[in-house]
Amino acid sequence: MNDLKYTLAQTLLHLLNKRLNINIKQIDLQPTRKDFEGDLTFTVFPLVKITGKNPEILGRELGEMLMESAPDLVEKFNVIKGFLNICLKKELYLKKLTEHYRSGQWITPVSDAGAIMVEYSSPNTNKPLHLGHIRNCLLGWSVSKLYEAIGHKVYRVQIINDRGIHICKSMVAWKKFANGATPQFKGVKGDHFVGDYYVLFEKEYKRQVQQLMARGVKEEDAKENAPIMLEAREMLRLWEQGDPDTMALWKQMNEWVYEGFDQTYQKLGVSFDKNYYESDTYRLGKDVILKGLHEGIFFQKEDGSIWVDLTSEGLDQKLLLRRDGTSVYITQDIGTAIARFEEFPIHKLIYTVANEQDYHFKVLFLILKKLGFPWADQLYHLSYGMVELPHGRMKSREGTVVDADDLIDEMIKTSADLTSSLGKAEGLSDEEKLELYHIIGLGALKYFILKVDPKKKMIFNPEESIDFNGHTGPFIQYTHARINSLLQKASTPDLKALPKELYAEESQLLKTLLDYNDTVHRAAAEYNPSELANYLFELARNYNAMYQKYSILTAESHEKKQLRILLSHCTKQVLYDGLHLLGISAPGRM
RNA sequence: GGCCUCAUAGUUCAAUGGAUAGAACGAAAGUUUCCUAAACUUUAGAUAUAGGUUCGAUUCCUAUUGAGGCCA
Repeated sequence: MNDLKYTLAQTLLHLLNKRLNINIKQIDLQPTRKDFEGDLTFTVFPLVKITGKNPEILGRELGEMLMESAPDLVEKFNVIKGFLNICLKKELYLKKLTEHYRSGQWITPVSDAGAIMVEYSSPNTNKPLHLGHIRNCLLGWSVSKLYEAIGHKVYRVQIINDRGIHICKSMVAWKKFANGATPQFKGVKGDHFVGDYYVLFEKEYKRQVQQLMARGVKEEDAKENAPIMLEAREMLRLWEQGDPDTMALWKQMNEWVYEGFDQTYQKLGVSFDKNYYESDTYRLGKDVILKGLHEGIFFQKEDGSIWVDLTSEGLDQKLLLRRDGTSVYITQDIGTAIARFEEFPIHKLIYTVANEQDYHFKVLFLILKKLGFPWADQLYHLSYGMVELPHGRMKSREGTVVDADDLIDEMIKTSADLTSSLGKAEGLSDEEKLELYHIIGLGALKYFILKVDPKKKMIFNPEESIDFNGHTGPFIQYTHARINSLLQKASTPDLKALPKELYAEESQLLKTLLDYNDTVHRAAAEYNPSELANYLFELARNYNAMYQKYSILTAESHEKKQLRILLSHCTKQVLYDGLHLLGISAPGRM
């Protein structure tokens, strides 16, 4: 559609310019609504004011002019109210489609494709991953794939928050309560193992606080001085001093966590080119702040703390270095960003982080811009809405956090039950069965998450299982699988024997296929995989409509058969390719 | 308190300022001697409220109500 639409827009612009003396820069062409005849629609209302002409008459004039000056492109037209509906020559569509089919190339790469870094996941090491991380990972992964698809080199990274009071809490609890237990010994996944001690810490902490309060200590003081909290603080102090025993324990616990994370990432099908660790990066940024202070970009308060003033940008003043010279969060983020651009040949950096940090990234980007880094305009916060439960946010204190591993396992189990009860796995080896269940279960989960606009919050109801019918991943996977098995019974299409006339369902499918390139580019440009997800559903539906209504292998004519086989091949290619850009596999049968 | 999001069928999601607001699930009814029924076809059902801008508003602006978030 891309090229044809562009050509038509150019022709129309030229006509308006030369024949009607109207100078506008952009032509607004939209796909014609299904209820009307046509492929593309030009809305003439905006021109009515300029020309003073009746919209219907103007539309007809333009239509006539198009027919006259671009007879190879335009088949016919009609005007309804102020809408000029244009039918393009079907041969052109078919020609485009055959080109794609022959080359297997569906996406035109961008000409100025530089390298990009995408950061996603970025967990803390005191707890296992949850549903929020799943959304984060799937978005980061899919956006990475989208950029690769249009020709960019992409570096995938995560920054792991492996230091601080939270991990010290797990360490203290392990020391006190574990008796030297290990994940292997207990048969628990490493990240869950460490997470369990974090929960134990919180439980004991709460108990101690209540005990103190019962003895008449004020709540504030009790929280401050509960013995186990003091131990955690002491642990953090020892860590910062590099105490050998503390470091050893810290390393050991993080190792356990990473083993667990790796398993989850693998099940989810995401990976990273590089891991950053806050224990390495938390000192970064200080020197840049001091340099900025020197250059008058920042200012120092009387107590010695360093700040940036963003009030002229409509934001606040923001602390950068405390008076004792220690960093705050944003300091290390500044340093890390600089380090990344030095280390990698990237021209763009995308942070996949939930929208609760919108303000943080606004400030971060502004500061880097003030510091004069030329790439500061190429920083993007892929801000996504949080996953909520029907009654609100997931809360660890209330135990409502949806665990990533549990959810994945549940999806696979549901997939297995459903697949075997439908008899779809008959004749497969046990290994093949497991793989198929995994692909379908994760297809359902991933599509469920990616079909939603990232900017919007989404609701997940643990009481209702994620669907496998309707607007779902398995629906698209199924359409692909069915085409695959059909094509095994078909010969390669004879591209010289395509029909001149298309039925509505064939034509609709054809047009949708030609929208693939645009869709992928738009999804990448807008950092929005849901554009692609919804497109693929539409494509699968269009295919099923044709499949249902017309026979393919026993079509009414040789020409129709070739056309439908060609359409089937193309649909299969696009579904397979598009699903992979969402991180979803497409099985050959199901 | 200051700032930032969001509000669409019973539910979960769509709709570059354009035509009669699309889907899916759920509900009701149908399609199998025929390429995989995880499919297809019908029916019922929605733009929070009040203004404004516009030839035209779910979309832009203002206020109200409600939900969420961030900053102390």
